[in-house]
Amino acid sequence: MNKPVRLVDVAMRAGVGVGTASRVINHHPSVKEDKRRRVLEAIEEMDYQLNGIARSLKANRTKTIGVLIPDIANEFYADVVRGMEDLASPEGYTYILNSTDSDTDKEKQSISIMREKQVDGIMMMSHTVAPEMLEYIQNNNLPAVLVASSLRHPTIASVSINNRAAAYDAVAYLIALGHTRVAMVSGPARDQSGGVDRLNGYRDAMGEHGLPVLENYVQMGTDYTYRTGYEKMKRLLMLEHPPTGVFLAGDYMAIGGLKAADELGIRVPEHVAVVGFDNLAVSEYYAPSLTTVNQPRYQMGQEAMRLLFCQIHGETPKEVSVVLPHQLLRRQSSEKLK
Amino acid sequence: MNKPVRLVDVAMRAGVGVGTASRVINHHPSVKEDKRRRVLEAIEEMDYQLNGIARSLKANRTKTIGVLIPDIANEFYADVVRGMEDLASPEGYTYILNSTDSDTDKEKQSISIMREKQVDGIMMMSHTVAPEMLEYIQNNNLPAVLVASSLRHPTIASVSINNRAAAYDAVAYLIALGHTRVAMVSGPARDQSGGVDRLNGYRDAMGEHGLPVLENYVQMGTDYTYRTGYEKMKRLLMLEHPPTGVFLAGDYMAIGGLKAADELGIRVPEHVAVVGFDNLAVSEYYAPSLTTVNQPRYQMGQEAMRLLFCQIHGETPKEVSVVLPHQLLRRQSSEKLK
DNA sequence: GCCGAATTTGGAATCGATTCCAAAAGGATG
DNA sequence: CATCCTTTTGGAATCGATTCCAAATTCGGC
Repeated sequence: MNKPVRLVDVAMRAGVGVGTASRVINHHPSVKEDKRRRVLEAIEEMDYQLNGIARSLKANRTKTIGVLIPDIANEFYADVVRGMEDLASPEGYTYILNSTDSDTDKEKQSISIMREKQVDGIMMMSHTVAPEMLEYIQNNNLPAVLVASSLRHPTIASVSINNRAAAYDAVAYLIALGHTRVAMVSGPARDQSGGVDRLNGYRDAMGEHGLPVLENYVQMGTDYTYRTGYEKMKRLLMLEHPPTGVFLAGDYMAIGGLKAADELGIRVPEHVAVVGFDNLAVSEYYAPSLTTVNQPRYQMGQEAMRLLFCQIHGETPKEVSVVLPHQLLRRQSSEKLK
Repeated sequence: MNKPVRLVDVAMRAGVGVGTASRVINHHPSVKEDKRRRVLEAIEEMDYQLNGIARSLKANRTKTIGVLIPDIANEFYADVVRGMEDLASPEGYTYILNSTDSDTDKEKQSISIMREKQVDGIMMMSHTVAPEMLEYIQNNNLPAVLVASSLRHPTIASVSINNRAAAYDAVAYLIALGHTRVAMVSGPARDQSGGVDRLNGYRDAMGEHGLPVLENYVQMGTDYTYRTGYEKMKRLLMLEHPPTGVFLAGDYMAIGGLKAADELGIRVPEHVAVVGFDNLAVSEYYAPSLTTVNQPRYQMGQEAMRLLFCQIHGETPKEVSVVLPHQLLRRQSSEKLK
């Protein structure tokens, strides 16, 4: 195991001072051409690899972003992260990822570790952002962005869609198709990642069209999984007076719902129309394809990174909260009633 | 913007030397109880946050793993990463992730950045691992593990399943169901993540059962996406003599295939039986549910991390290559022929 | 060829935690 | 209470790149 080559070693070999060698690798203009070449040659010959840790210590920045995420194995969040990455990589930034399962304790621990590793900024995604987290971010003056959260904070930046309006659109569409018995499978009761807003959007649409929101037509899930959608949908379809249209607050749930209908021999969209939320890739390929609300998650990631960069570079961004447009995608699972 | 609290500041406040303060936070036994308490109090009072960068510089380790991955938005890889993370986090390790799209240039760049950031080890996932990468890893004596790769290297560790045997099982199963016209949609021609092995497994099974491998019954995809599966499946089903059983080398493709059959009005499994590979979560919830080969990807991630830790700690692992068991899951898409 | 200004250069000090070494304190023993 | 041994402690040196300062060099103009 041979000692790693340091910049002093390079400088010595090139016959210059460390300062000069440092200036060369940092593209500082005031280095004469011949010395520059000698240093670059030495770097080549010695296979020098800069030590980013030492650089970070002196520069007091790491070019690393900390990303808190409920679960990396969830397509929604993974796409957001990919959007962040594709913007951050060209700038030389990397990121540390942590799956927190939206658990506040894990989130606190993650943030603590990220601070210890001196990340330059933090991306927060969570179903429930604890107030202490926001306080912590504010107190420590940490560059941070809340992503896909419906939380609004006077100073902490956030990126999301208008979940309430999006849900409204989905339900209004079902109503426009002629459905009056419209049910909903929602996410957890106090979900801050848009779940509550979606439920309100459903209520808005029903109310505005003079339709009653029946007690047992609102099924609250404990999460957004296939299984939950499957179970809640079965419950709805086995009611004495089942709904003819169902809005599920997430595509994983909606697909679980389609599966449930299939098992019960209930045809979609002939017997029941189904609308999801998120527009996951599989939704287009399910049979029947799933009508759903698109969340531009890749762009959400990019927009969030843009906001974070603004904070890191000390610029004031144009706005604190960015709301991106959603889009209702009409597919087979909700075709017009005859 | 107030100056961050340093360990010297804490030591001064506690009325001890830096050495002692350092020993306290590192749980070194030889510190008298009263001084320890004074230091801990000072830490509390001053809200001291250790600077991990400085520690890493001195200790020459960062407790950070570099993870190269084709695409984080792919459920397969995301699950592997989750397995890694769940093992690494409790040990205080974090990871830097990089989506490379299996592009050798991006991979080289990523590894270079990761080295600069002084990662303690590298996880490599890629459809095509360039020989230079392996050389680089070997030359620099980098702790590294190849994950979900069929490459075998005398010294570089790897974790995977036996793709050839797994594909054999899938195809042999179709044959046992009575199918003789069995086609395959494979991955890219020189895929090293198991794709070639799966094609060979198909050939093995056909050959061993005396069945011919027809030219146009082997469709090579350029990737493993829904779209590719959809297109290749359509091509197969529109042949003059279409197959009655199709094995697709990935679940994304298989679901695209199911969609294609649905659009053509061809019923699964009545008219054509379909078997996939990977066992993605959606496969169970598709209608019909997809028969597939399970790859224990979460465990693959954990096993890989175990191997990497061995290298990092300088222990010699029991074996260089770990092959985990696969499992054929029989579901609706391949029910028995009447 | 000389002067002052502008450009280049070398090297010491710095970032913050760790660790080694020597010194100080504590404890046991006769 | 002197001696020796162990435990505890403070502080200087270290990790490797950057940056600031002062010294050295270059250059233009006359």
